[in-house]
Amino acid sequence: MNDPLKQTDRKRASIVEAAIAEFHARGFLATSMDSIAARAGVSKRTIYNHFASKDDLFRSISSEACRRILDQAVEPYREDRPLEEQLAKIAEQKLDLMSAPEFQKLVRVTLAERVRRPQVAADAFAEIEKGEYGATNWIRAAVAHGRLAVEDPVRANKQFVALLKEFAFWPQLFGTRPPLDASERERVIDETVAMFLGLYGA
Amino acid sequence: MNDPLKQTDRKRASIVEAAIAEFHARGFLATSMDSIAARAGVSKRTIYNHFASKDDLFRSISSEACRRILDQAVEPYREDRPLEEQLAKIAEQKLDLMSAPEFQKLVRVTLAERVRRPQVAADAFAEIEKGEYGATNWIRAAVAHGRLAVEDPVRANKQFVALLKEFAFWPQLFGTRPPLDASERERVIDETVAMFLGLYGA
DNA sequence: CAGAAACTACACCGAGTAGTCTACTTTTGG
DNA sequence: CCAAAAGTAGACTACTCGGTGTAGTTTCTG
Repeated sequence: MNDPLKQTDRKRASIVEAAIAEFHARGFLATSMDSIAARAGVSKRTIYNHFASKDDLFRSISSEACRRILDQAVEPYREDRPLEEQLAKIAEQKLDLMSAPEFQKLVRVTLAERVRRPQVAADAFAEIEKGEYGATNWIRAAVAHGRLAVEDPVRANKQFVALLKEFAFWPQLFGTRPPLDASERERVIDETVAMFLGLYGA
Repeated sequence: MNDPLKQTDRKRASIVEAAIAEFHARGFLATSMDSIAARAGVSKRTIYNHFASKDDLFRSISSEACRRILDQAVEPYREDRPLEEQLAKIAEQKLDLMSAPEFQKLVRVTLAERVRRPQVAADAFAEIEKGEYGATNWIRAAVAHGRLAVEDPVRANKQFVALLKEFAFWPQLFGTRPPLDASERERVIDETVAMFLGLYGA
């Protein structure tokens, strides 16, 4: 009627949404198609009209959620700005992504499956990693500009991210710890930037 | 007969071993008690003579495997040795633990379950973390001795470990990447120590 | 408004599984 | 050596779940 979307699309969207929620709450195996159908307010048969199988549904939501999240643009290198400031900005962006509930949900779901069946969630995971290590180009530019002494930019980027993840990602992902508050966040950023420049700063 | 262990103990041990292998290969839910029994060369009924339920079995092997692994002694601080040398030694010990197949197996198993039922694997995971961050005392001693400037030893220890894990733990755990070879290992250790001392060295 | 396309409820199938029971055999230890 | 303790095979129950088939209803579209 006055809906912008047809019923089919609405149904499909609600299936996807329900599936994400259920997979996240219970894991892939423990989630039944019936429960997804119930949560989506949809007949089980309708799910099978949209997706060939439970596996197909899982793969679809994995890559869909990935695409939805990893649109994060990478900050370009600027010659006229101090490194500290630019690195802090990059760290903030990465922290934002890491602590986004949607991102955490996605990682949890795919990670759990990855342990059990490495190849199924592999595609989605590759996308996640790509987004995570996207600041290599910034490092390369800073090296070219003579302000950083980095032999292996990919490695350096990993080190940078590792220092952030240890405090803002893994504990929240596997534990019950809450996301960082503002002061902790600032401290993590400062120390990470300091450590990074301590080793690589020109 | 000439066996040092009674049959009961041998059976129990083979059940535990089989359960670890099966849980690791397939995950908790996908593993059937029948398959554990088959792998252990034991009747299913015998499993239920030793363990009350599948959950009970899982909890038992989790904490048992934890105990078996986390006997790693922490290197004590030595006033007469350079920090680089001592930190490198600590890093090596941590890398040894991280890349031990038994340790990886344990983490995989508990991690996968953790997503589904946070409280069940929580105990085991807490033990793992305790072992991971055991070098805080070394840092405190070095600070007391005036050779490090660290405000928060726990935090510093986490940073140190994070730099190791990013290369020697997470990739192997979730990906298909092989353990570090000797030269990569050395490089990771050197850079980690350098970064650490770059920020905290007196 | 009419036919096509999508959705629905619901019964159903087959496969798999946790856990129990039983009648029997093996191991253990005094 | 012999009873008690432990282990065994495998049938069995009760249940869950992925996926299909159907007959009828709703929604879209020309």
